[in-house]
Amino acid sequence: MPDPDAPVIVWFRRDLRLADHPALHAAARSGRPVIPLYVLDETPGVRAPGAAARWWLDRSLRALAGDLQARGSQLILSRGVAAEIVADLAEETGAASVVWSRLYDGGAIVRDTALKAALKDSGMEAESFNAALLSEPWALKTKTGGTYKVFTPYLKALRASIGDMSLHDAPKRLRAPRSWPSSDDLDAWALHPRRPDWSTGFDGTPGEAGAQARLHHFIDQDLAEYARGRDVPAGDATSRLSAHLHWGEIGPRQVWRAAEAAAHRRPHLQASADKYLSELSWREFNHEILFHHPDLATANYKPAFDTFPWSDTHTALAAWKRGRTGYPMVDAGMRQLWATGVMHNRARMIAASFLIKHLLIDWRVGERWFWDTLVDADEANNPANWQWVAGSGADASPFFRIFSPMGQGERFDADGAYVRRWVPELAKLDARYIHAPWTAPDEVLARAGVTLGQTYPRPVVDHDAARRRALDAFKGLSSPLTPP
DNA sequence: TTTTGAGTTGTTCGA
DNA sequence: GTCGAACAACTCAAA
Repeated sequence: MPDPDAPVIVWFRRDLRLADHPALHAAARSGRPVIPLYVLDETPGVRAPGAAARWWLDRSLRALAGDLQARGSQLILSRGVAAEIVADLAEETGAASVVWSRLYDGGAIVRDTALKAALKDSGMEAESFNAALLSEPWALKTKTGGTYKVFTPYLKALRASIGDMSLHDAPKRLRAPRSWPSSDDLDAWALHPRRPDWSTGFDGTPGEAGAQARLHHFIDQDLAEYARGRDVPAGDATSRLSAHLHWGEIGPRQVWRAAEAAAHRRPHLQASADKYLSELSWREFNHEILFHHPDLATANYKPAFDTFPWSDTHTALAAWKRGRTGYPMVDAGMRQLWATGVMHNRARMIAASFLIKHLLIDWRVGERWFWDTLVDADEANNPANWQWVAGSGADASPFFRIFSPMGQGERFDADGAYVRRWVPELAKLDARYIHAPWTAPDEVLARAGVTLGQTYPRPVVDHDAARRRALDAFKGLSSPLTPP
């Protein structure tokens, strides 16, 4: 007879919430004691979060621990090779089953598949659930049975697949086990930076409550202007839900439902809501791509790019990382990233395009920098978006699309507010010159207190020359149909 | 099977 | 100042 008091372990990973959490719901409904577990995983082959992401994780875990405590439960923390820790804890507590929410990066899939088999071998139940996606990455197929490689038809299929959106509420109370297993002290993990603490300018409110608040603020305040406002880095009418979604503090089904409901209540929001849901669907598309290409972060999706002659100019790379390229839009974005752990989407495209096309530096170098510095760095979105900019990705930007930092600045930061905020040494410069300070007359620069090459760098590369160089380099790529 | 139309986010040049 | 074409050629999805 199975022991009705044998607990269920809910292994939390990137699903740090209580509502719309099918695994937790199933555990609570079983009537068994529930042991919530988080493992700081050290499994080889599983990509560890970067420094900025660890800052977010620290706070999110504190929030989750508090939310669990309010339900009579306790978050158990452990560090090491996850499969060993989970299996050991299951044995120690006499658990009847282990449940979790599925992840879709290659390392996690290998780890979880092996663990599930091992648990079942030792007579336990193990079940995984979908909490992270609207649609499983294997679910949508083209009419000929293939996986989607172009976004627009993918979106069409995704929208057609969306049916019932009823979601589980957070459990009100979780049954505690007779005794709690021991837990690490979160402080001892030192996820929060010290000496120096570079996180003082970070914002965002990690945790489920913060995610809900952000969603409702976005729907109420910014959705109406989303279609236009999302492209203006200084105004920022974006949802800013990316980190919450990455850590699973909110699920895409909750977001989808809220946007649809808002458009239903106020029909004039429909166009903006559709635009937003299409952006949310890129997250789904990127996960589909990652699932079918586990090496997305290290290998060109389009192999034709394998022969691209990347440059390895360290000084230019250092200038890019530090926001000292001499191109104000690029520098503003990179400094916002460094200071806050976030970069506006428009600035990400400009900065990424600059690294790849102006400096001809391998997109993987940029991907790794973003991985370490973004609080929302995601196994699917980060490499997929870098490959999209590079032109090596799925449904990617064509190679001749080379962002002009000046043109983008004039279009999306006309008054220079974004540059003034993040590149304060240019704050007093007339808007006419703020995106190209080297074109300003000497007396204008002097009046603004700018000395090029001293207070603010001269451009690390000439835009026109870099553009021509990039077009030439891309032209040299062998066509996939050309015999070697 | 073959064909057809389409494909997130741009820039520059020349009429 | 505005506007269309060129920037290249390919792959994908569906008919």
